[in-house]
Amino acid sequence: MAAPAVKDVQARLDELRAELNHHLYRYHVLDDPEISDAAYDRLYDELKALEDEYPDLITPDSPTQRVGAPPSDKFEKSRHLTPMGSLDKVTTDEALAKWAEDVRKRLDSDEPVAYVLEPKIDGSAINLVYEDGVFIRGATRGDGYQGEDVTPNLRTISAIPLQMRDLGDDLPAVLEVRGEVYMPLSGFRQFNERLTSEGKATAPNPRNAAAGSLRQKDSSITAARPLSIWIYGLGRRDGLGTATHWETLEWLREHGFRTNPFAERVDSIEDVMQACREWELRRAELDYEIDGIVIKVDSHEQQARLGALHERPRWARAFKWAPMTAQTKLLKIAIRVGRTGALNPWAMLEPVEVGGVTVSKATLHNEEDINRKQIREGDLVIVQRAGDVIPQVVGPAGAHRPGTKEFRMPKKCPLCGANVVKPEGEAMHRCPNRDCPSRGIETLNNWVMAAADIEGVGEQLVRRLWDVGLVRSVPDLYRLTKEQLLELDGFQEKSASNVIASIERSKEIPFRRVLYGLNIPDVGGVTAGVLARELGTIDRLLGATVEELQAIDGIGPDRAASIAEWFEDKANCNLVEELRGLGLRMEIGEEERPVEGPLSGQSYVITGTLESYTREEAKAALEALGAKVGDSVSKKTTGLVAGEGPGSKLAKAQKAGVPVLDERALQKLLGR
DNA sequence: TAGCCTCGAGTTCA
DNA sequence: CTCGAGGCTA
Repeated sequence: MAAPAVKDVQARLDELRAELNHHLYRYHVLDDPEISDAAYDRLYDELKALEDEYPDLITPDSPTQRVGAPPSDKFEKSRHLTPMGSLDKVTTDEALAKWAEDVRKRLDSDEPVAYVLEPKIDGSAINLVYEDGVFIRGATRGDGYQGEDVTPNLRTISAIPLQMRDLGDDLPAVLEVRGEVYMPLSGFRQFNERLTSEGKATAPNPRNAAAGSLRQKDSSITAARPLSIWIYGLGRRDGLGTATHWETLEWLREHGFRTNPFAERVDSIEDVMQACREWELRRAELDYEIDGIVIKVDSHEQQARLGALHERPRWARAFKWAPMTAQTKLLKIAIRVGRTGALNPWAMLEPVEVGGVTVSKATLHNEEDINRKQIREGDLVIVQRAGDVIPQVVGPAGAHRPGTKEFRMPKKCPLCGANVVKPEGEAMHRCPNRDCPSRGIETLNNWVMAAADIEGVGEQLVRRLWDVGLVRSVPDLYRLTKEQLLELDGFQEKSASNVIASIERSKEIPFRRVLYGLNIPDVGGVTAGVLARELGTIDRLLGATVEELQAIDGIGPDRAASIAEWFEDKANCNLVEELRGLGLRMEIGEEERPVEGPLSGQSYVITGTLESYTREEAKAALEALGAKVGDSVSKKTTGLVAGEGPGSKLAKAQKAGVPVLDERALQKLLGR
């Protein structure tokens, strides 16, 4: 068989390249692929095979030429053709209004002003240079005037076109295209899982992961990272005649660039504010992190009249939310011993603003977790408050400070000096001493804060009463007198009476609360409720065998053994008798029996803030109709009641296909 | 035995 | 809220 004419080969190569570029465009830019990944791969493989056979016909903008540049020792500096300015930021509606006012004054007329809003991607800003439609080089933002030339790495990102789409119009001879390279959250999680399984330190956040990936010396490493890009504008634009930013975005999209689909154009600053509020909600659902919204005056002509101040355009602003991550110094890792004897390490931090609140401490879970995250005393660390409220220490911000060393749990309990144990296969270290003061104090804390929920008595007072020796157990609390309180600093007649009265009132708490407050290992609020319902009285519990206990729904061998063992202990039985003598309830009351109602067998979860109920009221109302109200969403959940500012549960419910009820639907459900 | 689901435990700030 | 682990079920 005769070899095909070179002319035919060239034609097929052109065809394949055009087709592959078309499919990349459908996939990345339009988010609407026409063919399967496998079909794409077949085309790609054909092109690769043909190019292998005719290496002379390989062009640098061929889809196969994304990886292959030899690793380089260092990055060359690359000067941007036009500077990459930075944006002034605003954080409030008032500041937005002030800016709009300034824009209006400078334009010196009543002409309408339109704004374009785009998400501000938290990634790595880059500048791409195209000559006659071909990608020539790309660089990081650097100082705004020159950055590092990372062209080989950028070429590996398939969302960056090596060749602009040719629509038959005249492409500018030189074009600077600007965008933000980022790592999608899904890819970031996988990336970190891989690092963890390889025993390497994880990346603290997607932005660092993206920036680090771009600065790899070996572009084949970058190629393996899940990077993408959103394009948001132009630098040098040689005669490109779009009149507005909005048109420019459209032009970019048509010519093969991935512009963000959520960009929007509005006609007033009030609409801008409204959109910013909406974005705050949408933000959580995106597969990439954004740290704000970029707002630009749409008209190029108006932009030109407004000009810039110190490379910062007067026609654009970055609306930023309070940052959800911050860096601060980890002063010390302190240990707190819990009511079960578990040693809990927590971080004492130099106070820092995160997400609008000042954070000074954060839990660190356990020794293994601390060292896996490479967290060390004395280091600068990254603190985050992501979707949730509770701050976490994510990891070190850069390299360790000299002199820092790996964290080791103390060998002895910091409170009682007993030797600390760590059972095989368990994550937590424990103080085995049952008489360790930590257990007493924390049991009391749990009683006043959770089990009995005594108003006016908190951790501080418990600590004081413990320290002066007045209260060393729950029964002691009920023997406390007003006279004793009055002897303490800061207690007046009135406050002392209030405290005593509310302690007295707490004797009325239901049986299951008493059970919960006894601090039986593996028995929390729910299991205590189950025990109360199934057995009814403390005496039946005292006499129950492991077999009887295990027969109860929700109680398996571990919990049954734990309960039986607890009631075998003489000291525990004495505690029960003492409490009984003091008048606490030792049997189930009428109100604790399960309710039968129209919602029996259904389960609901509540998230966010409701307008006409507190969470507690909504819970009580649902339970009064026989429904169960839990706090985690699963496939079995009947419905999620979502108020304002829903948390991560909303996403989970949507993923699990659980119906979401708004407040109106809840009202209807409750028949109100 | 795996894979859900649910529970327990410890947790932050204003 | 999140993690880890106990309990239940397919």
